Amino acid sequence: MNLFADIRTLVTDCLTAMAAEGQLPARLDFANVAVEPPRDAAHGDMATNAAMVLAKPAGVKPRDIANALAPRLAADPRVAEATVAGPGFINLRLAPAVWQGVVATALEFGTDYGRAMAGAGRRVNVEYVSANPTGPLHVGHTRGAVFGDALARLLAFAGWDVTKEYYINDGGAQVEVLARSAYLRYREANGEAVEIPAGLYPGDYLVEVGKALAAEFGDSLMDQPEESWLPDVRDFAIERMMAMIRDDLAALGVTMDVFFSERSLYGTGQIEATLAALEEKDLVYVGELEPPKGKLPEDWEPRPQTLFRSTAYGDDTDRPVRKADGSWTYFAPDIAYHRDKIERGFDLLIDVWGADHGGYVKRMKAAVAALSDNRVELDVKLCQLVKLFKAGEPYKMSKRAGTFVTLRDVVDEVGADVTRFVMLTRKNDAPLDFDFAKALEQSRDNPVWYVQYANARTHSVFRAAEEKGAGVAEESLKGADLTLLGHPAELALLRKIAEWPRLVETAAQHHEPHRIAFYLYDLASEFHALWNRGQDEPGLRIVQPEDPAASRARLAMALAVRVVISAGLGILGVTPASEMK
RNA sequence: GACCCCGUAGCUCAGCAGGAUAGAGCGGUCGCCUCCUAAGCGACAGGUCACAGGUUCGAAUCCUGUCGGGGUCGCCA
Repeated sequence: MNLFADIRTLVTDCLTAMAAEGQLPARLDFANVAVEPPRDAAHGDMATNAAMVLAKPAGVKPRDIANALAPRLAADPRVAEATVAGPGFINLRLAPAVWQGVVATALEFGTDYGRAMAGAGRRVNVEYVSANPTGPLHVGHTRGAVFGDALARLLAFAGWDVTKEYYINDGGAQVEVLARSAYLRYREANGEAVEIPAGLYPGDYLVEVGKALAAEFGDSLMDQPEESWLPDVRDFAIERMMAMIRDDLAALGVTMDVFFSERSLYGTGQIEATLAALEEKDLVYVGELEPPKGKLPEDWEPRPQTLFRSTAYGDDTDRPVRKADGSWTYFAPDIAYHRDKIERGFDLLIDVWGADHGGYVKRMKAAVAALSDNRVELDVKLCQLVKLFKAGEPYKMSKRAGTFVTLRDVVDEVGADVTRFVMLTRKNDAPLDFDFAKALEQSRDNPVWYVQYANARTHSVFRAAEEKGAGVAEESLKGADLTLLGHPAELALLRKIAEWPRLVETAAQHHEPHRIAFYLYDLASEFHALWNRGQDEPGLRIVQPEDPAASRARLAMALAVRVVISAGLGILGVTPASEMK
């Protein structure tokens, strides 16, 4: 399905034949042989570096290899022309039939066109969002949610068996703060005037939790000591918060396969067992840390503590797993959690975190490497900050939380589809400016709109054909005579469509869903460009009432565009539009 | 002080596994928009890829160092 892979196979087959005939040494390693689109389209459709990368190991001049290889490539019916250029590139021009065949492939496979097997059914766990259950998700979480979800969908499309997972940080001190905050709202619901002191969560979202507590417990918790009500209130509030978070995620189109509670690790011995396993490898010990150089924390005093020897796996310093009071640090249960993931048999772990957790990456990787004996890879994707704007002005409104803009605020303002697409118009590790006004703008510089518009046109063109008496059933287009797609502008579009399978593979390999968004914009541009040319050159229009065969071929092409845009938007989790409103 | 991310056109950013003359949108300049397929179209200009070394046939891309911006740095999660 991936034309570039097909042609690369042709290249290596020819090289193998050359070796068999003594033109090249046997046993050459072809790993570095690449077949790629040339940077400059004028050079041809594809280029291979084979002659240059093999020159040294073969002990043959690059041009000599190229001159021998090129005619062999040209002998293949798919190759129209193979020329040697520059230091030893071989530029290939493919027969139009190859590009035309891409349309047939796209129609045959539908939105499965481009689906890859690179994952080969291996199991990957993508952990994302994982916000504390202490309040509504904010904009930063939104980016992580969209990124993680799109990455999960991308990997699934690329042949991985994906589990989407949320780690609930319900084991630390924050959920006790949550409990105290909710308890105050409970007292409020029971008619008491309360003031939320600094250090507790002031957001209005807890008011309804307080009322719910009052409905559940009546006044039985009033004037009781904290020990007696805290566990119940805490559990109640966490459940409420998680229900809210699930709703918020659902509004964004994000659903998880697994919610994993940190608290569920406590009291089961799993944390202890994990540390014991590490201790057996001499990776846990009691020692004293050097104070950090430069800025010395004011209250620093040296003391012995239980440490994980993460330096054995590339970290800068060993990391504590117990606090001064003997309780676990955040790290300890998190190690146990990752061990659980390893034991569930995943081949690859991906964590999506905010950039402010960057300092945590090395120790977690060290832990996963140690626990899996380097068998399981952990890739941590950091998402940078989102800055909000409205028509260029900084935007800090919050309807619900009082102090920060929530996920729900964003989705209410522009919708889930727009939110998702815009969040993916930047690489995850680049800061993102999100402008509410621009996101809804109907113009070329709004990629969401531009891509949706292209997709809408692939629908409207069928309606237009109908009106002109040139209507066809979409299903019948598989029989269209695609050799009629020969105009350079059409071939340019077909080449773009042909890139799709390759793009899916590289985006999945790099764990970078934003590449899908950029590709879709490019594809849309190519389609719009062809469409616009039809304004001036009626002969290029898709619907040709006087020429049913040409109409059919071009409608098939439009359908192929739709197939790819739909598949791409599907990976991003965006609903394709069939018309613009 | 250390570690991580970033530094590409006036602005916002892409750049695929190291490939040939580094791309897009905006902004700028110039044209078109009586025909037609929905909210415009097209062309041009604009770059020491932060800087200096190194590896390589070849570096924006890999390595080292410097500078600049951001993030983080035991008992927060």
